[in-house]
Amino acid sequence: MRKIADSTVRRLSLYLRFLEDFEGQGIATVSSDLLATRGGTTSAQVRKDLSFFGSFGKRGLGYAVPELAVKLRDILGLDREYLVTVIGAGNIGEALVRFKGFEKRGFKVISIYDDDETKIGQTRGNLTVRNHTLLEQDLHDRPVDIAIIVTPWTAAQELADRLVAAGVRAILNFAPVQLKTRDDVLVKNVNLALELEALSYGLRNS
Amino acid sequence: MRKIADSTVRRLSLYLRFLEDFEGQGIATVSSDLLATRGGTTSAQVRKDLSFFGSFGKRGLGYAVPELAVKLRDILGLDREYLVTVIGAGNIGEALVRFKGFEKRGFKVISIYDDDETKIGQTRGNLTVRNHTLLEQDLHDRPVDIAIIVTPWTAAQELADRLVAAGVRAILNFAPVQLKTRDDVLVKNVNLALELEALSYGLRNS
DNA sequence: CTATGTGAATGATTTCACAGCT
DNA sequence: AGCTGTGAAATCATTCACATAG
Repeated sequence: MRKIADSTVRRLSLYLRFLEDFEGQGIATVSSDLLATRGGTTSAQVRKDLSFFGSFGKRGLGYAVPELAVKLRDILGLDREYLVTVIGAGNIGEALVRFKGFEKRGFKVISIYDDDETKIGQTRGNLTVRNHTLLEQDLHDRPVDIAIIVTPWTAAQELADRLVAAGVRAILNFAPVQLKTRDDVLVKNVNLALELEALSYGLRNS
Repeated sequence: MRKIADSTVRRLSLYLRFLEDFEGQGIATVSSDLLATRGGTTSAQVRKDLSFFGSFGKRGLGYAVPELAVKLRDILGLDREYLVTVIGAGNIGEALVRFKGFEKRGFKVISIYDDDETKIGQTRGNLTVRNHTLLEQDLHDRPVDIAIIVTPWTAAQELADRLVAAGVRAILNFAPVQLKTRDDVLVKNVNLALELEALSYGLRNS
């Protein structure tokens, strides 16, 4: 399959959100223009994004809301549940475990790990923090689809290596390091301080 | 000033991190190649990114670590402290208040608000959750530079409007809506579920 | 001989504009 | 008439490659 830009994939996720919203309101069809307005983009962009995957609309009419939603879920691989583990039981790890937004979208967090003796055994949301030494055994017994790394940056690379060795093929990395992995492993980075720094740059230069 | 791509600004933040790290290790000079390796990019990219702002290196030698760090802090506007408020005292709001990574980079979270009676008055980190009705008065008494919105999406736009009316010029938005604001207001979006969906897309198509 | 700084070339993404259905 | 689907054009970002300085 043709390589699709990350920006396109992210917009598709957004469109899906909007469609689900429209669906909830009983709206039957939408135009590319409506999706564009809602998503802060242009109708041409919406149509182009969709056109990489097929022709889902009706000329003169627009897109049937439920059908397009099904198509997008299919494209994005959201027609199944994903098991997720969180590595690191600090503030953000805890927030992610409790975060309702993941489960609502089919991402089920099933475990959380830490190496801090004082945290192991504590409760985070409805999970108990497990000793990181159990990682390999646990992943062997019950593989996960995605690991979220929320550790100090010094620990992140080693944990990534262990996760990959244990079969994990997708990592969401909150640690401020560039993880080096085999290139069949997907890594996305989230860096919260970086977002604020981008705002800081914007404030200074406006 | 020439419009700089967001991707460039974000890389500059990364380079600064690496420089601070090198500085801590007492390394005096770095090459674009070293910064590139560390940041998962190319040396040409590093040099191009820097060249938008000036010539900071010495040919044949590289960049003086502390000098370049100072330059980058200046470019990014990180030579001062920013006051930040968090709107929404749920899981993520709490994590952000407690998150050490912000303060370490000069972003000081001074307040957190919610509209939920049961949360108001509770402690989050070392802050007390305040009633959102106090927002205008508080911002008048002590303006903030950046507001972080971590509310349900249904409340986000209205709060953004109130924040902007109260003088806030930069918003980091975790709610899954496209906020509509005056165009002198900076908005960056973070959408955690979206990150996982991008991984989901990648897993399905690999 | 090493590594920067930068135009020029390439590649990627977005926007345009219009033919083609409904 | 209205709105999609899509090549072609325009814009934007990255990579190349080399003259230049230490």
